[in-house]
Amino acid sequence: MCGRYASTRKPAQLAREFDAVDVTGGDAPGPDYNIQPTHPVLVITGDHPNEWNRSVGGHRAGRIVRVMTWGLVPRWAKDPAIGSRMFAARVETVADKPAFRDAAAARRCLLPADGWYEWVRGPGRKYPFYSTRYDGSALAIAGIWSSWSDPEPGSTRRLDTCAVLTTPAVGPLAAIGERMPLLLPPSAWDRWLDTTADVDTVSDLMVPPPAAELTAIEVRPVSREVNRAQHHGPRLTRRFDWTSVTPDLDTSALLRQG
DNA sequence: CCAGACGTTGTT
DNA sequence: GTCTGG
DNA sequence: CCAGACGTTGTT
DNA sequence: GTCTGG
Repeated sequence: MCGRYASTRKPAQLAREFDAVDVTGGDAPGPDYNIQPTHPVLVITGDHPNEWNRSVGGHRAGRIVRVMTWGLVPRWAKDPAIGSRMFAARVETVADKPAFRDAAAARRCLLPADGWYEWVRGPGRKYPFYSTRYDGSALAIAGIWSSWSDPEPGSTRRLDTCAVLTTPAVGPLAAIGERMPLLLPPSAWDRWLDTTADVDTVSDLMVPPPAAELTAIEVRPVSREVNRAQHHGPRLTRRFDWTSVTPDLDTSALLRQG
């Protein structure tokens, strides 16, 4: 599904592309071609009234660029470590799951991405693919978020966390797996981020997109270098010929029948 | 009632 | 906090 | 998502 | 095999 992705745009650039106000205050993660759960990520949210004061000095901001930790920690969690396995939520169930329900109803967001990785099980090992737009423009992955406060007496620790949404794979993504991240076109962003409205108002967005929307996406094999968390460079996204290191691998056999 | 989980993917 | 399982 | 650990007592 | 850490 979507447990690793690339996001290389700086907050100022995201502010332009997403028509948002940057409130990261120099505290943003840098470009990263290998973002993993539990790491800081740049996120776009709407400007829910309850957030005005904290975000932008009491003024309405439209959309906001902010930093969160990937891996949703529900408000009620005693230990934020639970977030490490709450990094993805299914569109089919997100509105009902105790861990995600509140966030789906009231705190939706977008995770800007250059592309994302999927692994396909091959003979003996798994092989990664990278999916990105041919034209290089940013993807917007639908997400949900939570604001956690440490319940320990005396603690003032706060943590903003998020999770991506997944949907059944469509188009070229169906060739490499069952799931893919829920990608939203710019025309859907306002409605998705308007969390003054009920989750029912976006149920039409929480479905597999028309395959026609996926024609802009290229899916390409990449090196297994991405497996290692400490690798972060642009070469991770470069097309890679596995037969150069695994001569007997039948690449086409990894892919499903259309 | 209390205790314990709260999630996904993919594989068997 | 809320649901599920025992 | 993958990689890497997977344990305790007791001493510094 | 399964959990934790990144």
